[in-house]
Amino acid sequence: MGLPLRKSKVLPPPQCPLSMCMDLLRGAWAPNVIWYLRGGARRFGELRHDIPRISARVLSQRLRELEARGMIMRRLLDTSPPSAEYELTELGHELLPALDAIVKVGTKLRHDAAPKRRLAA
Amino acid sequence: MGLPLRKSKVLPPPQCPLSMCMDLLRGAWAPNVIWYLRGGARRFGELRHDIPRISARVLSQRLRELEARGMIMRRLLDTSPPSAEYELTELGHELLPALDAIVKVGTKLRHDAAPKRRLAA
DNA sequence: CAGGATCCTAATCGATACTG
DNA sequence: CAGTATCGATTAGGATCCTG
Repeated sequence: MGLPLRKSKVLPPPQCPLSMCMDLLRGAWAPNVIWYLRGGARRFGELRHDIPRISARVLSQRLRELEARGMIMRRLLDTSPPSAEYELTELGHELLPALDAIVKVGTKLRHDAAPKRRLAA
Repeated sequence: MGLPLRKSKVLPPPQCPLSMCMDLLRGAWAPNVIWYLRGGARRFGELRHDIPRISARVLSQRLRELEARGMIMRRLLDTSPPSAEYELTELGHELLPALDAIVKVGTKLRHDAAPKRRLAA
């Protein structure tokens, strides 16, 4: 017989907001997309240029996901050839403090403790 | 010929701290592990109980990862049967503000916009 | 109780080619 | 330019069994 389980000292996040928000940031690229939209509206091709190693397919997927969840707005421009522009919604702007907090921790991480994988930016 | 690319108004996060920190929180369970360690040291079995749907294998993986990157400390207890306890390091505590910011956004998300997947808590 | 070994499924991503 | 379709590689995760 081992030790008895102690009661947790922290409450589970009600209705799982932690997971709900992490779902938004899931994947290698979603945080970068949001990061580069903080400066204002940005076209598809501009985002591809901002985030060089993202593929068109994944960028398209992330943009549609973020749009479906009300984080960004898509605007079709009446140009030739046609182009599209994406912009953070009011709700989407609320992600920025979270992103800032994450970046702030990131700057304190020791580089030698980083994983040996591709970086996402 | 379409529109010219506009210069991005935001700087890329230097040395990619955004991705470095997101790597720590990547996956469905790492944020939950950190969340439940904020109340103090916690044993392996207690964490399994805190996070009911995590498997022992994945919990073990996440704990080893977080330990390798200096976010948590592992302590072997001299009990019978032997048990192990995990605790946030000083560096690990710096993740908490980021987690709080994420949760804060999560509480504002519309539930109907959530994905149709398993929740991670 | 803690956690490694094995096997398998599902999700994510990159590359390439193609459409309106 | 702004995407979509298809394919294959990588990875996270679950289930089960097993050991100290």
